[in-house]
Amino acid sequence: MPVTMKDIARELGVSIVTVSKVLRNHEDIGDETRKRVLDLVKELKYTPNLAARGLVTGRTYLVGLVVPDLLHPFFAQIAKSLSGALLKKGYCLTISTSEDDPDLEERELERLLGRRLDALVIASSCTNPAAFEDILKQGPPFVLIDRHFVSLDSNYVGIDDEAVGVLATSHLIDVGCKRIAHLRGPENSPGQGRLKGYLDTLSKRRMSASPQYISSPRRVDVQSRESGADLMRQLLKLDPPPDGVFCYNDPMAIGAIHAIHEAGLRVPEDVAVIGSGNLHYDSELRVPLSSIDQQTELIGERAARLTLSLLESKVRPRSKTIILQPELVVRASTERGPQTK
Amino acid sequence: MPVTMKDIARELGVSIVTVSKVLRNHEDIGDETRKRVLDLVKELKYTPNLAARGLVTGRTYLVGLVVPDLLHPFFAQIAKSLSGALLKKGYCLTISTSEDDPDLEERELERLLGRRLDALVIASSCTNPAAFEDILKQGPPFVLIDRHFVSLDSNYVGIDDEAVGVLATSHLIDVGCKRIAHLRGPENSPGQGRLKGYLDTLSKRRMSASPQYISSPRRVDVQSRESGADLMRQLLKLDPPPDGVFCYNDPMAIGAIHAIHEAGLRVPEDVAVIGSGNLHYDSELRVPLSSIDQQTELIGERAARLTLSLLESKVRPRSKTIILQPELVVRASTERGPQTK
DNA sequence: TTGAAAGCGTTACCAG
DNA sequence: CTGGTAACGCTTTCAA
Repeated sequence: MPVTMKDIARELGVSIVTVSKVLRNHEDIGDETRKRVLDLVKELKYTPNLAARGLVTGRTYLVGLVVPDLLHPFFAQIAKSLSGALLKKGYCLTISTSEDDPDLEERELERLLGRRLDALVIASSCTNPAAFEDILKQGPPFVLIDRHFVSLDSNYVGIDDEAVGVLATSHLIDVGCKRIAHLRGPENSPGQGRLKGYLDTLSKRRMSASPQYISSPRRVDVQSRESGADLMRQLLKLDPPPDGVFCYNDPMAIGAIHAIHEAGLRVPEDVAVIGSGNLHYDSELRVPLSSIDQQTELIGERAARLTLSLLESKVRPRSKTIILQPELVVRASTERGPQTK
Repeated sequence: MPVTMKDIARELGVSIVTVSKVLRNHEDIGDETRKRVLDLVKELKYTPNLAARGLVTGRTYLVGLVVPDLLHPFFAQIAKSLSGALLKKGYCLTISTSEDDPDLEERELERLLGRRLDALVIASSCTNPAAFEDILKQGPPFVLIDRHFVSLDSNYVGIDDEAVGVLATSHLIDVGCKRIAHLRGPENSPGQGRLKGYLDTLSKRRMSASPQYISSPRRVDVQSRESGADLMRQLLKLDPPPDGVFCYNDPMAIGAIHAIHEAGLRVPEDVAVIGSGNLHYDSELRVPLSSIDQQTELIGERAARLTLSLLESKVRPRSKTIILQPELVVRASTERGPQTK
């Protein structure tokens, strides 16, 4: 059994309250007593029971994070930034993965509510925000990241997904691609935003967006690479096949490149490929991958800052939306040298 | 304010105890009452306060995980497996990162002890187990992963690090390398074990282990790639330079390959390179990387199973050590075709 | 089948 | 400066 304040108090012949005050640096305790308490605390290696404290103060110093997949470097980075920032302020982070399954996610959220978290950060796998309405009412303040819901007014930190689509598609046009395909993402805000950026850019630049050039995977965040390869194989059967591909994420792009090589074609000469995410190993790939940087680290940092502001404010502040701008990173997979007509 | 059992009880005109019993499926409650309670619970979306429950039952249903770096796919995988397995049994996982800093780690551990976790899983950054002695006494049962301490009898799940060194070094010898270098890891059990496997294999095969061929990075788990490149550059200045390199981990190997190319040499013709970890993108690299598979998923799974057994046993069971066997995965970075003399 | 009382480890409030 | 008392939300024990 761990040491409690009661043990300390009994041993020293003082009251529990006195011990409690010393531990929280209350002013009104005599130096002598304070020292005696502190010494014994150290000797017995006493650590306050945070659950008990939380029960009376109403604060648990626990923050929850729900992501689809910790193996995905994007979410791992978020988890890392968030964890680092919160730890510094004395909060613990508890992490759940939803495996991109809305049902699992909802059950996780319920479990987390039982913990009476002080705040919640979610990259939701849900396609509609019904589950969040409940949280909004009963649960702690929360921050959405990466994915959001247009119909739900909430705190949100993410990237400008339309800009991602615009940057990628414009770049492919700039390097001379004529038939640009899109391996699209899921039916959530990033998937839809990037698709919109792609479509808008094509029409603005007076290029046709043939529906057969837009390809949807069954599952995206898990097994992206396999989906990318599969979808690309289909696209290459078309006549004419695309000469440029914008992929929803980098793993899909890696899969696509794999399929292109498999078909005996070259990247970028026959087909230029660009992804999104700018993973840290993109530059070391067989064909170094052009990508759209998603400012992952910054998203984590901002999410952490926003979460801390929620934690520290007395009232529930107005929802805040932070949209970061993506950046084009050009590597070999789209470097076609002089414009080929 | 969240709904409490008191609210339910008052509303229904029953006692709190009755509500409590219904929620925990106690037998001795009338069907009528049970139904009324259950209905209201659902209507009010009541969720039990786990902290309060934990205070009286002594179990928090919280498990802690401490890893050096969540961005490292190895630890991300562990976190994912562990989280998945524990969640299924009703436990939450709280994750801390130590950034490979023993001081930070110790502070984290103390904070976690305050949470009165039911169990703890640690990939420790400490070089001596002093901090763990305290936990052993006061804290919850714990499982070490990846790194362990010879002087500390504890639960442990990891790979046979000597075998990693043996497999990698033997393979380099088998493909005809004559001067085999080792970019070694840190001063913990994996670093030392792999070094030992390397040295033992060389002497067994009657090859000399020149000290200058053994290179130590300053920091390993962070910035492995940069260290790998730096160390390799030094090695290439030697006369004669090595013609085979066994790297502590895959990112270091990627950095090493980078440096080799930079020097105008070829992989594997001039220098064969093998890493360890078998990261999921190894096959898509510029030079697909030979590696030693570390059974990451299995480690996570076994760690989860061992942790659950600790959680479910009444008494503290005898320490258990689980050592998994690594496997050689050959790719282009060591494929030299017919033996070159 | 139900509930009253005690207690888990802590803090808030107020009296001495 | 110090400490008694009540309370946080829940479970356990035992009596009705």
